[in-house]
Amino acid sequence: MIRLNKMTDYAVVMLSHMAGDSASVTTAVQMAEDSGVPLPSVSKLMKQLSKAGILGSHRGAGGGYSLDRSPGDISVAEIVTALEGPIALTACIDGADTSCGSMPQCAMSGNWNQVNQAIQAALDSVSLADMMPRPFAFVPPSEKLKSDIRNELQHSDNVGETHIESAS
Amino acid sequence: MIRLNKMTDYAVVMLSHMAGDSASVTTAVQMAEDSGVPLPSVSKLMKQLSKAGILGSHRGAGGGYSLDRSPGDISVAEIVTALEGPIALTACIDGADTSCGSMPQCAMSGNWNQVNQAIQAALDSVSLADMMPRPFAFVPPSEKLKSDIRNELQHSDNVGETHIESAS
DNA sequence: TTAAACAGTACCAATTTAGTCCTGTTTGAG
DNA sequence: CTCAAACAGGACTAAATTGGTACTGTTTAA
Repeated sequence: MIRLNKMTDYAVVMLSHMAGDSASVTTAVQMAEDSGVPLPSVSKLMKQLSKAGILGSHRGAGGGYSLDRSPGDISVAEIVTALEGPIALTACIDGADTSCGSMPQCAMSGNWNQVNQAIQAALDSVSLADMMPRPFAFVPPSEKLKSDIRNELQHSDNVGETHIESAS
Repeated sequence: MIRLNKMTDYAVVMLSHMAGDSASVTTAVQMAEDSGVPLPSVSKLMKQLSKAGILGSHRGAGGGYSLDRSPGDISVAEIVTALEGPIALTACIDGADTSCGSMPQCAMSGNWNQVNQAIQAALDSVSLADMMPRPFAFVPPSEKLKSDIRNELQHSDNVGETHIESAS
């Protein structure tokens, strides 16, 4: 399982919340309360998001963070990149010399790049708006959603295993 | 940066090596020497790969592991899945109740699924053969492969650049 | 002036990952 | 038949990463 940081997940939840809420500015404290994410993490995340230009920040009393851009204009790729750096699957890119010297074949890892670009495209094609729970639809049942997801996941699980299970 | 386990990277290197080498069976020890990957890790990896049906195993003296399938028939997705489980970006699937109860908005995370599927498609469309350092140089797969991926993503963005190495 | 709020940095704890070790089990070869 | 080569499987340890904490600025509206 290729894991995204929990932080990134938090961020999407938070941004989604801000996009759905009409309040123009939200303080970190408010957000922590709303989302259940621990305040320090919220704080850290919002700082990063603001630094990346995804959120606007307003200091001083009565300040907070604001989502000035349109949710449809913010791609998941941008969020991920803001929090986790460039999107890539291995460490063997960008001339990272870490421990690669010991493995001559490592040059081959460059081919991961194809995959990386495809993933970039994937994250690029989904916007924050897409991640939001339909603004109009009143769908509370998380149960249905989950089974839905599981369903879709299994549907695409056809990796064509040969399964040579050694009879022991 | 979305990180793939180092193990998976190792695995691709190893499999690639086996695909390129004509030897029918390779022992873990041999592989460790060839690849520079620590023996225990090689051993663990090959066990997993054999269990997943990607490698064949032959016990006893003179035994070892063999790559019986064609490299073009083994997708990166299959390798990743064998080593890291189902391809997905968050933990918020499969009814994982972990800490999700505290966050009502978490149901929304289901939308990650779009992204997950795109990533699955990306990994699906690249085979072990594509990851090999051209054994027989007359295979320039990049173009076909990319349009393939783009196709599956059904969102032809500007990713189609013939831009393989992103080193700066 | 003051307090609310962001900005930045250093730090700790918990989880995860990579790697080690050891004890079977199978099996070809002598 | 015996032996050693090689896989199978599990428990364990060490290191790296991540998530969370704490604290000390800086800005600014009231």
